[in-house]
Amino acid sequence: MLTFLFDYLQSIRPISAETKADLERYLEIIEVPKHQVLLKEGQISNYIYIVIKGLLRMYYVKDGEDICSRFMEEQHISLSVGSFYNQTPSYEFIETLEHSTLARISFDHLQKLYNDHIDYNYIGRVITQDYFIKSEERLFQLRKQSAEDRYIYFATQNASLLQRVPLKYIASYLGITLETMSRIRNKIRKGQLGGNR
Amino acid sequence: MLTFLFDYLQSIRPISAETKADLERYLEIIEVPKHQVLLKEGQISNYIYIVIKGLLRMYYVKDGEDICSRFMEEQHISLSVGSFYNQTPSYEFIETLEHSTLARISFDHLQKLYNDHIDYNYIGRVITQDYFIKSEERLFQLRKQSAEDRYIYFATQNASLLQRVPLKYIASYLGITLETMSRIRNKIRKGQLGGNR
DNA sequence: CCTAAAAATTGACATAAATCAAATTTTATA
DNA sequence: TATAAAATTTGATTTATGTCAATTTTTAGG
Repeated sequence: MLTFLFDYLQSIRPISAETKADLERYLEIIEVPKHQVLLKEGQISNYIYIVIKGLLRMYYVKDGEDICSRFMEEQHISLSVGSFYNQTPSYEFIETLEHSTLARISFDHLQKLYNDHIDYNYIGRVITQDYFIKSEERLFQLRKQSAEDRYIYFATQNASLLQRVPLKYIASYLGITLETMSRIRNKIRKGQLGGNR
Repeated sequence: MLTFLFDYLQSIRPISAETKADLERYLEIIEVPKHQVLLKEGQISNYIYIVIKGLLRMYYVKDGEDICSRFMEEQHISLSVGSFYNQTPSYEFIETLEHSTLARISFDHLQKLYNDHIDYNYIGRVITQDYFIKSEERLFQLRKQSAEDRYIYFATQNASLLQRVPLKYIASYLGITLETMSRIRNKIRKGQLGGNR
């Protein structure tokens, strides 16, 4: 079940048997039904989740509405970055959008792993770098583009999410209203897409 | 000159004498005049810069205009994240806004440091985490807030940058036009700030 | 399959912020 | 310290997107 995970870690750097043994000991597999909240605003995030099967979304609430910050599909890692690493209250929620199978590791266990197995820091560093890169890319995508550009980019890059995720969540992820997005979709359907630029 | 840097690194985890010696060997101090470009779009970023004295900005060009992605003051680290870590062409520029004293380390040397001194990965991981957290925070700040909110937040959090950086750069950093920002500033001056929410 | 609830679309109108153009203030340097 | 260049402000107008309200379509449970 976790083969893909260990393959991925091995591809970054070979893992010693002891490190692997501890990691296996610490990883916990959980089954979570649809629409279950894994982390609430105000809580200190205690786990990193790895999506084995299913789909998660992260969001925060602003003026009574929720704004999606990210979706996590299979083989992706989910955590409220600031809350988990700094062990401070989270401003975001994590919830399942589908029935999901997840692997999780607690903050304490991960710290123990980093302290007991110094070589695991190499892997941890590279994974953190990769997610950091994604975060910067998202920052880049989100800025200075029209609602239409952002929708088209998302739709082409995330065809599967477009099917799996309710549009209202995608709209808030893109920072536009559901209505505006609906109009963009309509325009695209009619083949009038972006004849401007 | 680099005391603050080593103090910072030591505060994360004690550094062995050998690691420190190599790090010192690899770090290079450079003096760069105002308005000098350190990295151009399309180039593969080869250095991480640490600002000892001075000020840098990162930006990218969109439709002929430049959009600032970040400012780096003293004691901050600057790199084009994706380009440096993946050794791919950069979409952004880095330039000095003031005459600056910088420490830099090349990609190859940093890799060598990570490979030769496994303990340094602990420090690298924590620093990467910290910058990752900042990136996520910026993502959070940038979204779903009015131009006025974003300006006020920036102005309160970055009083010193407001003095050091031309307003046009700040406007593009905040994703608003210079004109709109000027109107916001005017409104604030007249004490009419945010009586709405 | 039927039906209620949820999701998505459509319409009319409002508004924040962009754009274009000009004027004014500040800054650098001859 | 005069003067050109750069930075900032102000004004008039346009536009993209939001808001509110209603309708249609899709989904899921009985």
